[in-house]
Amino acid sequence: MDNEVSLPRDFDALRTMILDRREMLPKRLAQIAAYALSNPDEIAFGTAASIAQTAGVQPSTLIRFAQHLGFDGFTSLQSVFRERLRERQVSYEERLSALRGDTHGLSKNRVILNGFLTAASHSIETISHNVEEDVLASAVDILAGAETIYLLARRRSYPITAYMAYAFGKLKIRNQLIESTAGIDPEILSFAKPTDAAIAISFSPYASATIEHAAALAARNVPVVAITDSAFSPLAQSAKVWFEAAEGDFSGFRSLSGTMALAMALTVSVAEKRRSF
Amino acid sequence: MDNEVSLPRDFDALRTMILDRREMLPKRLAQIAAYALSNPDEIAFGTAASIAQTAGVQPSTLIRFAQHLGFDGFTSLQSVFRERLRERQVSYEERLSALRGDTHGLSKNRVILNGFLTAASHSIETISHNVEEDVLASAVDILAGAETIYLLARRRSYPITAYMAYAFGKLKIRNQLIESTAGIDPEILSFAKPTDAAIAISFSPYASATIEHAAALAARNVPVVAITDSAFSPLAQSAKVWFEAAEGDFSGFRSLSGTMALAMALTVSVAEKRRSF
DNA sequence: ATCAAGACGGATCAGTTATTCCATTTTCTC
DNA sequence: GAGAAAATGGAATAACTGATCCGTCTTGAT
Repeated sequence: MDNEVSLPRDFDALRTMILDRREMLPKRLAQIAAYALSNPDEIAFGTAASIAQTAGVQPSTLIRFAQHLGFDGFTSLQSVFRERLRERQVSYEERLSALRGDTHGLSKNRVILNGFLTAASHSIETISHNVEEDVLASAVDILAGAETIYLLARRRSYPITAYMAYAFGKLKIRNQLIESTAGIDPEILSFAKPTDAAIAISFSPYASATIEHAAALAARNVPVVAITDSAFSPLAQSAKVWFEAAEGDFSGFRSLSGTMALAMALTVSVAEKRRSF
Repeated sequence: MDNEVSLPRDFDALRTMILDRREMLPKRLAQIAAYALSNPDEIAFGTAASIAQTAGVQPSTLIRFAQHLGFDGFTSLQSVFRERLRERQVSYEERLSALRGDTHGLSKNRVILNGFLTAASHSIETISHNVEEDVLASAVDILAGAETIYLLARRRSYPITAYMAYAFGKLKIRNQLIESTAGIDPEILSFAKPTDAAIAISFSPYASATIEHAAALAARNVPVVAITDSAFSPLAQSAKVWFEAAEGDFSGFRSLSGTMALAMALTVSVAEKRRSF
């Protein structure tokens, strides 16, 4: 409406323009602006309705956004996003070399990043193939029936349970993260009853605390769901149900991607199951 | 009509298929085939009517062409041309299960797991394309030169910094995880000097503590490296260098896979860089 | 030359599209 | 805190979308 003088014809100009006006934009329009800049492909290919839905706004707002920037409608705005894809047809080679271990002309930093990305990708693939239907089902059963879910993990596995604790909290599912900040883990765990349940996560070299806690709970008939790396894991023995998650690693640090996805799937599945009670 | 067994999902396969059948195609269909291979962008973005006009055929012929190749309509054919231009090229297996809502014979649990795995996969793809060489390099520079690295994140981003703290510890790099268990975060952060550095991670809706801490550090000339979701993030303003990590999400919970891989890459890269001092 | 089988063109249709409009809510100003 | 202005949500709409259908035409075997 105001800026008829210079309406951006290419994506970079549009991007700059949006970033300039960032502060002056109304809430919903800013929401779209953010979405558009982080999901340009969606804008290019989607319809106004589909984009609006995934961005969490009304279709009419999308059009208002386009008009606010000086375009005469969503279609004109969209054409800028499409133009961008037509021209940016160069990075195809980079893509291939990036995915393969092709380290020609790549910086050391980039090689490291690619290493972690590849490890993550593998770990997701592996989980996808290794998780069995009935194991998943019985794990969800156990956890959905539990009064309190105890979360056991240390060191490299701790981030997983930390995220689970967050998600369980959001989903209003009672849980107890064993963190040992005050050194009273055994006392907290002594409250666990057979009507509760625990999730234990540990990979070789296994954290002794996790192993011991899981064993102690199992001895008192508290059902344990474990995520570990092999059938020989001491965790597998304490567990009523266990998942094999052989994570890829890079330079000594495991990717957590597959385990994380599995853990979150368990979390949400438990919530879904409880909702159906 | 004939080839139901293997209809091409990616552009290269389609191209090969068309070239194979070149001779056997009726006149108008061959005309479209030639046009499609030399103007793939037009097919990707145009409508059946507009393409038909520029290719000099009837719209119905276009649809017949698609069906002749085994697609069930022009739209399915077009999606192959669009996929070709997409930035994040996901394997078509995932597309099927994720976008189609292909829940045939899959249990609810499995659908949820697939959802998280797909989100993780997307997030890795996205990171892989979005991280720029020079941004990565200067982030590593900043962090490698720091005396102490402060780690700022809350809620869903906290698992990332938890893992970084673990990894930095193993690599003997001095770091301070801001956890607020004792509520003395401001005091701890007040120790930070311009010769230190911080990593701040937050996604919309941003955790206010992270935003404030990052801003406070920036105001005192402590360099901040941020990982966030868009240029609109308040974190981006406090940061000297920032990465865009638009994580996919499933049922309200973000995948952390891409961010995790980036975080670990930063961690290891910093260690590598220090070793060369 | 005949005639069937396939290819083609164009009218038609149901579904979807981008857009407009207006009542309601939110935000800003005094 | 009252009033004005801007922003927003949501229903309504007209245009257009991909797809279907069927009569006409082309092709090639006999």
